[in-house]
Amino acid sequence: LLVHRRNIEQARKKRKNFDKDTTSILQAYFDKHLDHPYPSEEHKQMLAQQCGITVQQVNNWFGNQRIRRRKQIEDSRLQHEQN
Amino acid sequence: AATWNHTMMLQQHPAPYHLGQYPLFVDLCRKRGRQTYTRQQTLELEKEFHYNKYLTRRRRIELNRSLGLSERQIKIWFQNRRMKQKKEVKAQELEFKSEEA
DNA sequence: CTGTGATTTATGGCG
DNA sequence: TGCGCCATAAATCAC
Repeated sequence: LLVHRRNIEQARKKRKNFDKDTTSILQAYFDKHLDHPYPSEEHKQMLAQQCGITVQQVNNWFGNQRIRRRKQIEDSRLQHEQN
Repeated sequence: AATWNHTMMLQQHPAPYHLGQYPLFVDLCRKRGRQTYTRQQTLELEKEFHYNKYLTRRRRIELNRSLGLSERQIKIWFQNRRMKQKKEVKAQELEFKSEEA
């Protein structure tokens, strides 16, 4: 797509997964706040600094994580379903 | 205490709604799908955005007729596009900061 | 292929 | 009274 061309031409960076430490920090925060995994702006900045990533990347990670965990729970629930 | 996932399962509502409590069962419609726009549609919208970042009602109607998108979709596209531009600017600023090293 | 970080459509609240 | 901003959802992209 167009987006791709743009990325290749402008950024030239491959998409990389976060390292283990970064993921650990983010997951620890997420699990600690399972009741409400929506970090405040201050906490987002703190996490970004700790992880060595941008605030936008923190946003992406939490957004993906919320949806994907939710799906995980739904799926495991559907598997358990018997009528 | 209801966990986030319990809340999700029971109320279908994870609630980004800052400011306290969210009503039950509000978010059921958030199961919506998402249309992916064609290359041509995106191209035209992008072209129009380059011309001006904000739409007049007249322009919106014209785009509505030329692309097969509703006025609402076009309005939302421009809102999202402005947000995207804002993010890009922010990212550029961060790059300048890291150049000081 | 799957997994995962990023991007694209779409909502609702609030100013 | 509607419009834009904003955070976010959910789907989709792309490596």
